[in-house]
Amino acid sequence: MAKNIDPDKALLLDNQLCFALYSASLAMTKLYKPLLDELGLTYPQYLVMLVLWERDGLMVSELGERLYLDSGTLTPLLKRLEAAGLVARTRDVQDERRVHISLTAAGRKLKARAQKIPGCVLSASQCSIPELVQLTGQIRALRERLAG
Amino acid sequence: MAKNIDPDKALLLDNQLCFALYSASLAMTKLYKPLLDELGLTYPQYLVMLVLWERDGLMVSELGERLYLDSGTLTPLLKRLEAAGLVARTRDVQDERRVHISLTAAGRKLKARAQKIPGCVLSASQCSIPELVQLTGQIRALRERLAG
DNA sequence: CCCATATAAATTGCGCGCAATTTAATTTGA
DNA sequence: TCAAATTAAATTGCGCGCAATTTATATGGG
Repeated sequence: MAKNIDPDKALLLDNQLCFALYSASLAMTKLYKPLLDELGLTYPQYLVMLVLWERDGLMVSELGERLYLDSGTLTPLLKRLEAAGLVARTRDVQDERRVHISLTAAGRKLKARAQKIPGCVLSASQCSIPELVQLTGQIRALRERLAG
Repeated sequence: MAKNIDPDKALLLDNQLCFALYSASLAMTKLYKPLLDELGLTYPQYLVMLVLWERDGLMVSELGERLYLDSGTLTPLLKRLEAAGLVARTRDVQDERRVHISLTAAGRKLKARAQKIPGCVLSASQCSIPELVQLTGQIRALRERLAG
């Protein structure tokens, strides 16, 4: 049946996928806030740490590809992580344009304290794990279609 | 079976619902950018206009409840919309603390040019309408659980 | 009536996101 | 060989989000 968009409903706020994503993402950030305050991290800084805990020593551009962020966002953020003693920024010897981001001992150690976060978020989301996995996959697939 | 979180996988970036939401929301904003540039709106300004096109004359605090934003975000944004000639900000006569936001003629007129946006976004998302409606509902439900 | 309390919006300050530009290093090719 | 093109990161400028505070107005109890 309704293959086309009903113009009366097309601009209703609550029908917008974009607003659902936007407001859910902001709500998620607020949920993480008190948990991340304990670690001294902002939410985007936490995402950078997640990447580095998986694979250390990435270049700024590789971090950017992973997180869909550019150097304009990452450079100052990484300087703050460096100032906090969690990462080191070192120029590549072969190619001086490149900057490698590596975890300090304190940065590696922080991972242990972050382990409890997923459980807190899971319980706040009031989802079962399968629901959550399914929804995460759907949203990730949407992102790929939007970005591509 | 697996009722608990696997600690090895719990902190993997691609398993995070929060990152799926975050990156999909940013991708969505980038998708809207060229469409909104034509209207001279930023993405949050567009959300405010969506609310006002549904119901005009809301107070700043009512806009905030609808969009999950506070006066710290809305006040400067609304001043920019006022400077652009799209809304008027008028103090309530009964209660001078309150500020009502009402559309100007130009603000109302802009809605016609916004009508084509949902179709553009739909085609970029490569989703069927039922899929999109279903996903929007799921994410909205998640937001309510996270916010509550 | 007055003062304490509450409420609405505005302000301040900081950290993103991102477009656009700049700086610096490397690669390419005539 | 060396100037042009390319690449990586940094810089600049602006608009959010939001916590914390301030300003202005309204309300309620004694």
